[in-house]
This record gives sequence, structure tokens and C-alpha cells, in this order.
Amino acid sequence: MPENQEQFKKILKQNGLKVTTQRVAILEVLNCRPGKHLTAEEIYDYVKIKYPEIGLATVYRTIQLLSELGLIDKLNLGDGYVRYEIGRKNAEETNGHHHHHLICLDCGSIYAFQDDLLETLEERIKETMGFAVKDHEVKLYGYCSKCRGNESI
Amino acid sequence: MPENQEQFKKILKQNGLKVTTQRVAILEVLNCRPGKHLTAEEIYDYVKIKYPEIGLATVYRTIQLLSELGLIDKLNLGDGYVRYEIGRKNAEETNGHHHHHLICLDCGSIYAFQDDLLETLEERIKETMGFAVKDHEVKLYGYCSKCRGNESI
DNA sequence: TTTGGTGCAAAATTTTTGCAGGCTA
DNA sequence: TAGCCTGCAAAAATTTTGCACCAAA
Repeated sequence: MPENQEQFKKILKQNGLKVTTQRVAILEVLNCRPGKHLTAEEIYDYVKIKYPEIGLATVYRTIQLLSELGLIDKLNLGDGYVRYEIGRKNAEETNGHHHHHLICLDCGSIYAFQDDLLETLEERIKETMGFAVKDHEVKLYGYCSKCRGNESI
Repeated sequence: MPENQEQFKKILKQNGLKVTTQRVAILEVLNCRPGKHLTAEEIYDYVKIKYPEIGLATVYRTIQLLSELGLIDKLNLGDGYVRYEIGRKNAEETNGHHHHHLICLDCGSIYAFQDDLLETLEERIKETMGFAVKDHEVKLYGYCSKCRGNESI
């Protein structure tokens, strides 16, 4: 993550933005938790551990900024909270591949999986509807193995 | 929609719920606009045309109820609003098939398309992860034909 | 030094809840 | 008639904004 951090600073500067302690700290929180889906409030709580002076407004302003820069991804998992996670492009592990979410209707657990299955679909849509797909988001709702074991659904 | 309305009343009764003017009116608003994605406030405005006495709280309570009954679908199109549309199972036209959304990053238009492509994926997930998929939601972000014509993106 | 960024508090939004009265079954 | 449902208003919860001060470049 040190190299990741350098990358981040460069991106800020390239966009005429300043590198502040708060911005680095917020990205760090998300970067240390790939695959975690945090709400603004949760990010705020984590950042406060290291920087208790930070304000919630700054968290909101920063995640909006990071989201626009494509450094973090905004998620709506259907539970009424807007959530964020480190951007696909930045998380080394995911290699820039899309990943999607499995949401358990019983226990609420969220699992990630990767798949490039949609590529053929996206091409077809471009041909038939003239719509050029740039990004996608897939959510599958169902019951995870744990919950399927517990009860008979 | 008259037969649809009978069906709706039956469902309410089956669940021990009462058939009220407000509930019928709200479902009617959504039922008359298949494919439209309305926010609670928008639903409220439409219903008020016929029933000016209705309260916003009732709209919220009712859409939550209708959503639980599966009569309407909750949508998060990423624009910060929670939206609703008539449920797949009830909209005759869609035949109960899943439909997904194309969201234009430029003009914000939302198009629907149908596809059963995910079925093979869902089976694979069940086998490999033990996760039984019951429903899915797919959003594709990109640029629609109109916007692609206007500018060179 | 200059400009953008931050913290705080207040405001704005969106959604939920409590309660007295009204309507369905 | 009994109990669910509604409207209103107040409360909650989440996010945005204004402003004076502070910090990065």
C-alpha cells in the first residue's frame, strides 16, 4: 500500500487537488479493507481512531471526491445504506476485473465473486440498442450455504 | 387492470390486510406506469391528484408493504433515490421474466432490457459456492445512442 | 501568499414513528 | 364493534452547506 499511496497522491495532484492528511487517511481505511462495504458513518468511525479531530462532513466530501476520481466504488446493497469500497482499479488483488455481490436474504452476509460473463451480453446490447456499456453492477439475492444448512428453505 | 386489481385485493385479504382506498390508489399509480421508476415523493404527487387528503407517511408505509408482498420492486439506480416500479410478477407484459436496466451516464435515461443470460451463472454459483440464488438485479452503466450521437465519447 | 480544504454547526432531505381518530371487515 | 389503517406532526437519520480558520503548494 505504500506504492498505492504514492499513486493516490499523484492522482490528486494531477487533478489539481491537494494531498491532505484526511484524504489519505480515508483512502487508507478503505484500502486496508478490500471487499468490505462501509457506510460513511463506518468510515468516519474507523478514521477517527487515528484522527479523532476529523469531521463527518469531511468524510462525506472526501468519499464523494474519491468516488468521482474512480478510486472507490459506491454500492447500494439494498439495505438502505449507501456503501463504499476500494475501487476495482486500485485493489491489486482483483486485477481490475469486475466483481459482483451475493447477498443472503436470511443472514444478510455479502459475498463477492468474479465473472466476466457479461461481456458477451454487453456486446449484444451495443449492437441491438446502440448503448455502449462502460460499467456494470450485478447483485444476486438468495441463501448462503450456512443458512441453507440451518433451515430448510 | 381491473382483473389485476381484483388479484391485488385478494392478495391483501389472504395476508389478513385490509383493502383501503389509499392502497389501491398507490398500486394503481405504479400499475399504470410499468417501466417507470418512481420515488416515494413522486408516487405521493401522483396519488394526490386523485386523493389530495393522502399523507406522505401512508405512501411510505404502503410501498414498504407492497414491496414485502412482492407486488412492487424496489430499485436503486445509483442516483441517490430509492425508486419503485410495478412488480415483474404483476406486469402482464413482462411475463414474469427478469428485466434489467441500462443507465446512461450522460443524460441519465433509463432503459430496460430482458435477458435470461444469468441462469447459467446462477447454477454455477450454486455448485461452486453453495449459494442458492433467488433473485438478481443487474445494472449496466454507459452511454445511450442519443448521447453517443451528440458527442464523441 | 494564495487557494483550496477542514471542522463545526445549522440546514436540508428523506424516512420513520406516535397517537388520536376513521374506516374496513 | 374491534382492530387495522390513516393523517398529521414530530422525531430520526442521513447528507449537504455556510463560514471562519487552517494548511498545502
